Amino acid sequence: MERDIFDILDERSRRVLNAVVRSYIDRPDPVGSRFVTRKYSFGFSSATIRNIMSDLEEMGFLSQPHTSAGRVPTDKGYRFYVDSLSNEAQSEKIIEVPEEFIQQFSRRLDEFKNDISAMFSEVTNTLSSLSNYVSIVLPPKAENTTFNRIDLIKFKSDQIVAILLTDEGIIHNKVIQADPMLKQEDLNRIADFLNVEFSGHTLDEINNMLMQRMKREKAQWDRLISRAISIYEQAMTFAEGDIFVSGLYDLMDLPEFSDISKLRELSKAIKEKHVIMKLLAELSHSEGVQVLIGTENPVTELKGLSVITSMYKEGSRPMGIIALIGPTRMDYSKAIIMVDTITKCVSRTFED
Amino acid sequence: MERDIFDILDERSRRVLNAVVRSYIDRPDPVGSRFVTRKYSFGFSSATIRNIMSDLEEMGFLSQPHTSAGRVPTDKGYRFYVDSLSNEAQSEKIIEVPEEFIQQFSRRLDEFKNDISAMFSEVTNTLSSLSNYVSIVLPPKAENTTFNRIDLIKFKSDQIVAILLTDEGIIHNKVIQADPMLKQEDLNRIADFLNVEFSGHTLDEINNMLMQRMKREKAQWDRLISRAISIYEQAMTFAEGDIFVSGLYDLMDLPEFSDISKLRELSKAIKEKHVIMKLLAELSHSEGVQVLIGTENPVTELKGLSVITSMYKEGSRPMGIIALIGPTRMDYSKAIIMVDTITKCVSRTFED
DNA sequence: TATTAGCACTCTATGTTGGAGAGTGCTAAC
DNA sequence: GTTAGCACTCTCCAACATAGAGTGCTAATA
Repeated sequence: MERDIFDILDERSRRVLNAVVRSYIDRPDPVGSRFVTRKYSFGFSSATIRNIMSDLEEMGFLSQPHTSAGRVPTDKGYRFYVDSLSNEAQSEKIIEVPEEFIQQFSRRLDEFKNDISAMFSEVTNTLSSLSNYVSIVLPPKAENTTFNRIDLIKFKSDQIVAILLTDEGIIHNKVIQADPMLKQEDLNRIADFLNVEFSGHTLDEINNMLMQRMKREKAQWDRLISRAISIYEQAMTFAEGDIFVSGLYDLMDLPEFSDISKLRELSKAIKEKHVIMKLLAELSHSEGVQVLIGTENPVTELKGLSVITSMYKEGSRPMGIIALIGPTRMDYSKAIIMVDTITKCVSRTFED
Repeated sequence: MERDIFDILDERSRRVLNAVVRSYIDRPDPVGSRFVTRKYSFGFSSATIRNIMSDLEEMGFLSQPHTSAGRVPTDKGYRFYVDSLSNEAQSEKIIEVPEEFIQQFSRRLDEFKNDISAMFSEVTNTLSSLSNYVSIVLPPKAENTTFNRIDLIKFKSDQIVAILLTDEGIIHNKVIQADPMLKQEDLNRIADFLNVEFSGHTLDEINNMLMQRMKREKAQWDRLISRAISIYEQAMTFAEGDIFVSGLYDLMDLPEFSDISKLRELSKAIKEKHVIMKLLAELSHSEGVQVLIGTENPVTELKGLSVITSMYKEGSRPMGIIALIGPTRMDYSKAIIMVDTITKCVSRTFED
């Protein structure tokens, strides 16, 4: 499939296409044939370029806003550009991120090790201010984190505060209703029990295996333990974790958002967290940096935008997602590298 | 001072001024003399109204975008309108909020009693979607909340998780570094000590009085207690609480924001939380609903906007602030009542 | 056969012009 | 004190003209 595209276009067409895309990314004016010849010195006249561009349009890589305007890349055109980017990258002149930046940023993240949400805020802020696009971080899904311990504290007569610690240092707390008869000692016993049973397992395992087993065997256990199950289940129904977003306002400067309505849609989509979360989760099944361009995007609200995602991990276990959303006319080479670099820094931080 | 204004303007001028303001709030077109006579049937011809409006302009209540346009209220004009609103309110036809809404909203808030941030999100969302302006909630300042208990949990070898509960149901947690030699039992003793000493005091009192006293008397206490002080101090340095914001995007629909640059400034100001927080804190020293109109506003970023604030309380103790930010051409009567009502609902929720 | 120069054509962006309309301020009459 | 009448001002909008950029096509060229 990809090979096809590279076969259909000869060397020359490919260079012209990439030149048009690059130029358009640089400044959002339709690109004319004369401009291409002048700026990127091919050995051909504008008439020849004109023919090539006409062919590229017929093949769907470029389009004209109107007769006698220059050409603008289509989503397909951007797709070709992005694909050839990663080809180039493998072979030659990829932009290198200065090792110094990586060092410095990693050190910065280390400072936030004790406060994971502050760390994620730092990540989105950095990413959006470097790129001027919208950056999003999804924190690790609860199911992927490892149970460290739970504590139960009696709070007012009929309430319990449940505090769950994970190995990753993520703390969930929740006030739950409970039988007023339960004393702090009872709670301690319940917590001890859960800690012994669950320690070292991921929350996912706990939900799927352990809890099932315990429920089956419930009859054998005393009343306190059946309470433990109920309490744990209540404590575990936390609201879907917050997502970290930054940079929505930087988009306002881009000419494609002078309209505002796109921006509204995006902000709405972000507010409806689950839309974004689902998309990003699906996107990130595969390895490395993923790019979705314009209409490739399954979410209607984002059809006019491009999304770049990557997954950060602890060792080999996937944890969460880092994403960058911008106009289709996005500086892909820069954006991809930034997402990639930042993701690696975050992964590294989780490793030690 | 206020009396002055009411003295300067005779009954008729006041009525005309209020008519112009109301009309302009209704639709953002400069208001002409003819329009005033037709819409608000005074017993005078347009020529008379013209003279009055001319006087009002000279006095600074109205202004003309250009010769031969209608008139537009100045900030001073809005101020007069708002002041006469509250006068009216005391005497007669204030818009009543249906008791049913209050009941319903209060019940809704009760559902969130166990999750205070969810509750504040609900408040901002409701307020902004009712008003179509930006709503902001400042959560209770930490210093104003009452210590309920602290728990210290050993986590990894050199880290402690400190969990602080307040009577208001607000939970702070923080991972702090600590001497690896400290065992869980030691932590329990430290926590017990702090709980006995601090329980029932506000964090403010604790910082000011108790901690000072303890430090002075430190010599008399054993080593563990001096550790307790250090741990408590670390645990207490939490990041300034989040502020809850909603409705920035609804503003985009208003004609005065077609420009976008105002919106950018506002969003920047909100991002710089402390700017907003300081303003709101200062504003809300006094009782009831406060209104700042346009240039009355000390914060430059908000000079073109109006701010309405009110304070929610637990009994008589001030807790946090609810605010609404919109254009100077804001529907003050509606906005003031909404802020007032919602504030009362929140206060009520904290009371029981 | 591939490339290119030349040219007619198309479409946008910009500036100009000329009412129409809304509103004012002033004056003189009531 | 109030109002009718009128000249004046300013904006808004549509109609029109023009410059400029870019295209597609054709015929000449290497």
